[in-house]
Amino acid sequence: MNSEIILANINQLVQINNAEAYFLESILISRPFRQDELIINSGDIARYVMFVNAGYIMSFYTDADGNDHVVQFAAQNWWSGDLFSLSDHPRTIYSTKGLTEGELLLLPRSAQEELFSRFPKFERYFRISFQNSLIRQQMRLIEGYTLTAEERYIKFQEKFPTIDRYIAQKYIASYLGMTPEFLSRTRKKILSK
Amino acid sequence: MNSEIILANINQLVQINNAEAYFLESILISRPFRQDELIINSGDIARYVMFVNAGYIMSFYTDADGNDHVVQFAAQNWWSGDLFSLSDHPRTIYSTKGLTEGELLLLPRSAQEELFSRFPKFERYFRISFQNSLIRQQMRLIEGYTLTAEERYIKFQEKFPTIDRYIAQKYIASYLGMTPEFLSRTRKKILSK
DNA sequence: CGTCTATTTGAATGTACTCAAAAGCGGTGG
DNA sequence: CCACCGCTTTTGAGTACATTCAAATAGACG
Repeated sequence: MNSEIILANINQLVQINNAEAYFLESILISRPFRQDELIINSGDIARYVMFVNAGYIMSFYTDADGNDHVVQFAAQNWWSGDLFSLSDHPRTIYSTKGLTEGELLLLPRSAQEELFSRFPKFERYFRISFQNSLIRQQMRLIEGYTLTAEERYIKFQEKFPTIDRYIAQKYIASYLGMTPEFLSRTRKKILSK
Repeated sequence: MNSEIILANINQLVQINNAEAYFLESILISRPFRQDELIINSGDIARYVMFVNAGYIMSFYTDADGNDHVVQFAAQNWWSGDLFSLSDHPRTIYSTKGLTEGELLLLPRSAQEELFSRFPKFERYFRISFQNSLIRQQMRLIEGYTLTAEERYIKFQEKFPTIDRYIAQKYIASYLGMTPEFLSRTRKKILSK
């Protein structure tokens, strides 16, 4: 398995030695995926946290009215996975879909306990990771309340300048909390400037 | 110092022994606050993470146009504090204000490192705490995009049924991402049902 | 009682949504 | 190779949700 990317990612936050790297590699599972493949379906038992080793994926959830809401896009070098189900609830509320072909590295929930207790450094790594995610999430929340749809789209473009090659516009609209029709109009308006 | 509440809170996620409890107590600082007191001003150096031992506080940030946005209300038994400044940035972007009189327990940033390395159990505690916060934050994000202002206010009331005794309506409006005028109309509409 | 701020009410406006229809686009099969 | 299908995107018209600005009312505090 090619674990260069994930090891480099971890090493940015904590320094891990060979024994630690080796143990991590021993519990990771490679999971290739194809474009448009439904990798995880909501209601599945959440057995893994996922690291994107190559390609693009997205997570979304389906509300009571049957509408999908995109929660996250994840590119190479990102973690994904339903934290909700990883704490109390055994089943995911989110689905995960491949946007391109690519590869996930799966960290089994069943091995997490041993990983953390044998090597507390990984616990630290995830503590810092969650902390960083929380910061980003908090910013996104404020932006969602504060900015107009147009401003949110412009920010999105700055953050993910190339991702729209892989993603249908309606998913971007969903991620940004607006209708596809309105995103279409918004794009037209921006282009005409 | 009365550290019953914080110890009980921690014990819900990890089992700590006397030595661990004792060390934690030795680094916590009591910080009473009064109603309307500005406890932390944005731009201050973020030296502490705060635990609410009694009373209510709120965190807010002031945008480029000078408008305040309420980010969080915290009641007894909640953590607060600017995570952003606790990672890379030394200065807070949020301000914190007392909504009632009360007491904070401050965990100094300078002691965090020692706490975590001597007792990894606390690192675990914060890992799980951040994870849980992230879940809640993610839900709030989706709700912010999906629900109408009226629905958000109803959810807020269910979640904090008594808090409006302590908080000016304009702060609730800010937290929920709407204008005070519109919240006023919304409340009237709900009452007339 | 007067002052200061928060809340309410009113009217006009803007932002974003809904529903419906047309246009575009990629794939499949004849 | 082209015609058709299914799906996404665009365009249009009408509507609803929420904001802005302004003024009136209510409440808290000295």
